[in-house]
Amino acid sequence: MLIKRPKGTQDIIPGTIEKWHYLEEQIHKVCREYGYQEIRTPVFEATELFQRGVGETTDIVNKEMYTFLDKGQRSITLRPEGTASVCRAYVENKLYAQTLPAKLYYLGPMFRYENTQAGRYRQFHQFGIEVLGADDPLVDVEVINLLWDFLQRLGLRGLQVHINSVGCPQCRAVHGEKLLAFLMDKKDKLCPDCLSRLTRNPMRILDCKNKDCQALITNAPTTLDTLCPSCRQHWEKVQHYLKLVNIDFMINPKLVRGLDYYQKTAFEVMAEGIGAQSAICGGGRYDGLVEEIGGPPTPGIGFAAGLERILAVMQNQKIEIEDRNKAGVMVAILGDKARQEGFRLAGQLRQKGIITLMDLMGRGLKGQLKYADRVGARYVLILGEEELAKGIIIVRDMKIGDQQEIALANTVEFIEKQINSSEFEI
RNA sequence: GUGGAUAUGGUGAAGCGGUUAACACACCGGAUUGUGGCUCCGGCAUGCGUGGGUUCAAGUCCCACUAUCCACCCCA
Repeated sequence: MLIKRPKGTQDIIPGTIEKWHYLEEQIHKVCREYGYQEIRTPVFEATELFQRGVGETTDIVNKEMYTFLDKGQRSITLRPEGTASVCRAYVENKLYAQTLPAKLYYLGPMFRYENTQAGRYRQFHQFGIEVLGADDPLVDVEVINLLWDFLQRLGLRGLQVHINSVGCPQCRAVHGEKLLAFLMDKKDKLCPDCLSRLTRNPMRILDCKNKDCQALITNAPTTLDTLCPSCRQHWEKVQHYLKLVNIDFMINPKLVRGLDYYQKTAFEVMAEGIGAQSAICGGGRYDGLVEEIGGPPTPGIGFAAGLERILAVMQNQKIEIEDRNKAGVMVAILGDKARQEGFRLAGQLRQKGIITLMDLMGRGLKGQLKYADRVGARYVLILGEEELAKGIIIVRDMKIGDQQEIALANTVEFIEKQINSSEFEI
């Protein structure tokens, strides 16, 4: 094989695509029920959008973006996440002038230039929702509730919701100072990454995975310790509402998400058994983002869920989905006249919404039956010169292994009745 | 960017220096002429990721490269 797909990309082929279709259906369904509307934005944007929207200090912007110059020398970036684009579209289309809040969801591929591993790809898919224009803690919980509901409907078990509040810029500044003071005499023991975080984004030292740093910060002040009265009240209410809707959550003061735009509520959903990358969804509140990219001051909150990771959990937990693509009917034909009549018949059956296949390989009857068996067709209609001459057709039930002759003219009606009868099971 | 493991047909894999590269599954064909799933029979890699090297002899040893998988950082 000469040409292979680029590193970190995936071909989704028959056998797997059914799972994607199923996931996508569930997404559309749950979003509709919660009153969210789909938004589709370009898969590439001006690089500046992500630099400003995601944040210059983030790994995404620093090392993971697929950026290139187009023929007009514009710097273009394949979107690494969805929130910045949705906010841009919200501003550009003046959705703030319509009924608020804007409750939006999206679904599609994202791109990050990273080394691959289990659950990490260069092109991956996210489903996400965003609520723009509402700052009530109830909104935070509606968002988490939708997410949780969705995951429960899929039948996923053993998931954990981690939640934290990182405060607003004001209380975060206070936290930064306290953290700095706390680390004053420990500076030289921090890892190089954390040393640079110290000045750029000290909060992120809290979730450094380096063991030495972990030890240093065990008793460090967390953002929860320094919440201002307003943020504290918001945080208390979020917890209250979460309990109200019976969502078990775990407060994780070290949960400090990588994207610069998060404020107040931050959360993640973790799963086991899918490798080191165990976060299947992440989200939070980003009240300053819309303003940052040139819109009116607008509170916002949302999450993004990784579809590959959710599928990995489903596979790990052996959650099967029904295959609805099995053929109902396979038309087996012998001879050219039968071929023509069978082709016509297949067309009629398809018009009735019955999945109908027919031989396209010039196989003999035996081969056609074998094919019907392979593709899981329930009925085979056998039509040859003899049947044609008598004006009949043989209906073979592949599951029972039985067959009968019926009048050719009644075929569609007969099959329709069979398939709609309560006994019919693929 | 860094580290580890692995690279043999459509798939899973044996082979670990010496004649024709096991085996299983899948696939294709056949077992009386128009009937599937079971069974039986037959077919299916001049080739062992790529390029060098060592050797009388290499899938088998050495080197480089590439790819894949996993892991670190971080995240979906």
